[in-house]
Amino acid sequence: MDDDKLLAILESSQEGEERGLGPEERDPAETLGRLSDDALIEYMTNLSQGARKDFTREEYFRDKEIKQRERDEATRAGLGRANAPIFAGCTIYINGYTKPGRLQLHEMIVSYGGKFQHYLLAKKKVTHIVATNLPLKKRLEFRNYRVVRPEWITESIEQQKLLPWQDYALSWDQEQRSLQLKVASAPVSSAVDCKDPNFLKTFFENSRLHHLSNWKADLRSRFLSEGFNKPSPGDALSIFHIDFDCFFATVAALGCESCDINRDPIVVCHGSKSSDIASCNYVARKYGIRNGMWVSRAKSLLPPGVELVSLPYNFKEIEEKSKIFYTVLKEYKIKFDLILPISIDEAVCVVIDHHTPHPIDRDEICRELRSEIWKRTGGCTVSIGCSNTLVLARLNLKIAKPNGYHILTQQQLVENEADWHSYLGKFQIDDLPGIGYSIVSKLRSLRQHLNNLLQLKQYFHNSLPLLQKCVGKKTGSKILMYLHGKDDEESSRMIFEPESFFARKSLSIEINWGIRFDTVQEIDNFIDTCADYLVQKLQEMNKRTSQITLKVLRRCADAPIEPPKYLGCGECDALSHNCRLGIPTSELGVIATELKSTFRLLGCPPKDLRGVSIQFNKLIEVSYDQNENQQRLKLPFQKTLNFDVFDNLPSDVKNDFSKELKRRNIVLTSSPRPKTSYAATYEEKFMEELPTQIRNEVKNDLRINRKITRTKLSELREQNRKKKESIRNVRAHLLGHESLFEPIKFQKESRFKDICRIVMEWFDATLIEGPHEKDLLLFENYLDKLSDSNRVPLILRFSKLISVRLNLKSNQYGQEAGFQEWEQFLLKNVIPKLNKNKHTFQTVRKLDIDFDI
DNA sequence: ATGGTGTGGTAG
DNA sequence: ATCGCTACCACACCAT
Repeated sequence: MDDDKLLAILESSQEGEERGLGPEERDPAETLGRLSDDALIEYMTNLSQGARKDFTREEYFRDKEIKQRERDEATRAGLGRANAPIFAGCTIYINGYTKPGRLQLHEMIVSYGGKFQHYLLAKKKVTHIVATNLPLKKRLEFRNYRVVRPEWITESIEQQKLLPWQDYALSWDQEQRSLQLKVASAPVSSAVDCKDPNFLKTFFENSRLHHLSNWKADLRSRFLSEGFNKPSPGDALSIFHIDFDCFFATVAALGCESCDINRDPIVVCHGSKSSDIASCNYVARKYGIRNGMWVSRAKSLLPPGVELVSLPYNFKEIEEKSKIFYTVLKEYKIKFDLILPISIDEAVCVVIDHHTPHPIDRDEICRELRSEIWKRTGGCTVSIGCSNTLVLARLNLKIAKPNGYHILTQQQLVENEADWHSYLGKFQIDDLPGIGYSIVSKLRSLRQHLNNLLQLKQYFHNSLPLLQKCVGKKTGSKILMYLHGKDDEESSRMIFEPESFFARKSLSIEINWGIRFDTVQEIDNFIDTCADYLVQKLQEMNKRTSQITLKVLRRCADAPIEPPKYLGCGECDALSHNCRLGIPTSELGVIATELKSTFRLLGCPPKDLRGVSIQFNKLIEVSYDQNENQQRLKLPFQKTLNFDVFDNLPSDVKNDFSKELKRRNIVLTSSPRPKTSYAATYEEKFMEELPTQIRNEVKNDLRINRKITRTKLSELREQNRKKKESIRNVRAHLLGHESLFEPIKFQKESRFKDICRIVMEWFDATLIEGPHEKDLLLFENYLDKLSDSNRVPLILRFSKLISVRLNLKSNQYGQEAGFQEWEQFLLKNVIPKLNKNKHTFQTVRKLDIDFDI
């Protein structure tokens, strides 16, 4: 079949289906009305140009696909955040006649967060195919896909969650069906493939550590939203540290009729070999099994004849039990002044002693709480450590475990030195909160046989400096405080300043399992997914971030490609890089773009990537005021506008803007500007034209350069040149001949670095006379090629190079015709190209009307 | 001194 | 098979 025929068939089949739909779906005005401004303009441009004959079939479809995606984005944006992203991560193709029809399904998919594929061009991307019946040929063609009935879409929406597609698998005769299931299950079972769009979701659903962190964050934010009595330093306190005994294991055992938690060694884990043990009961601990140990190791510790009982996680039930736990604490007859959430299964409750005639009975509290929780949770035991300081409550908890309680106050212990010593003798050094293997090994390096707290105390006597030299300033003084049963400043904060202690200061995710990529593009996709996840959370919290960090784990040079742990990260180097955004944002486009370019900066070969972590560091609350401010650029000189900017507007919109300026009382400054204020005005004008996310980078460059012009010019300029040279070398490495892109040439050069050099030389040579028109055309042509092949970041590099260069020369050449020509070229010809690709630079749209400086 | 960056440690 | 997260602090080092 030739291309034209195929086209004709596809077009007519689509029309045929549209004809079957309600009249409102066919109304062209209706369609136009739903478009964003940009989509509309593109649409019209398309119309006026007509179908270009020289397009290949692929280009034609890809073009259509991209335009449709834009419209989908616009549709979704128009809906606001009303719908749950049920189909997030799904790319869905609809085959043939369906009911409801293609357009309705399309809208459903898009408005509930899915992607819609119009043509089966990029087959790999499609996650599901919707169809009601398939001809034999198609069945064969789709046999490796998840083919579902349209009800999968409609019923998923009804129930507001993604239903398992298997329940809606398109059934044909039994034989075919079993074949289909067999083959189709292959790509599906590989949900544990980081290239699968659902990888993140599946991973998180099954990750105990993810749940632990998430639960903790939820509990903390709930704590802050509820009331509490804050004690003052000096108040007499009763602190109860309450903790479930091997929580996961207990919950799992309760759901397993055939096993006995007091008889069998029970562990909770996923697998049978290199799987981590999340929790083990006390029978298992008797054999030396510990939390975090691998199952294979645990098995090897058991004597012959004793079988390890591996139980699966039951996250749902764990949440339920925890809910009961916190409810019991909240409803207890003696109202706690503070119920501080430590984790899903652990809380610190505080009673402020008000010297009332009836002092509280700590024993009674412990007994009652333990029995109440045991009853209400259907058989979970908690242990309680009680004291008047946090550290002693924790140490007492350690004594109390399992299934008991222990009460002992600092006063009781300090009175008798011998008691205190025997108490300390019970504990290992890492029983102290905040002391782990690393600090223990530091302490050991000073004295080989340092085992328990008593030895620790005796070894260091009162020698704070020695301790501090060994483990650090703060840690040293902390340990010494603990050895006297006192809390250090940091842990006290939890009690005395709970609102700041529990407030969230950052937001992050990290995935260090299952990461195996081949290409940067795959990693880009993954970063997009991660960024999307984080941004969603950020927006739910009504916050913005102004600083983000990307951390990657990279396989150590000598580490094996596949580590002992299945899909584990193995031995890795951690690399991290943070970048400031200048303006706090919660926009996915800005953040994802920044992250992707940061990844390139870290220079990790795609195949060696073993872990990804993204952090939002500086969080600010979105208030109404800030909301207003974010739309504008905060500059000291407001309310004036350079005449040239206005003058360069298309004539037909000048009138509208003129009215708007008058209404807003913005004055046009005369042109040309006085030389002294030139640089500042130039910056202002330039900044105003930039996409939000690169403003700050440029601002930074400008700041650096302003400093240069102020101080010893030649010397610093030389330094700057060297710095830039090295940066350019890095970029050449990333973007040059080793680039994953096909080379695009300019002046016979394809290495980005070389092209930059040529452009810079050309720039310098034409600052006075101005560049030749033909040269500019050639250069623009090159930029267009970059733009067409989705290499917008390279254009960004050029804009920055030119803008930095312009600013550097502004004092000396600011009034020259060449300088001004370059300036115009940058503003009118280069920067607009940055705006062309709306997928990478989603924020640009706003800027087009961001006139209110 | 102060402040920022990248790295490392700890907990649950 | 297997689901090695994530918030936060402390520190070393650097520039200013």
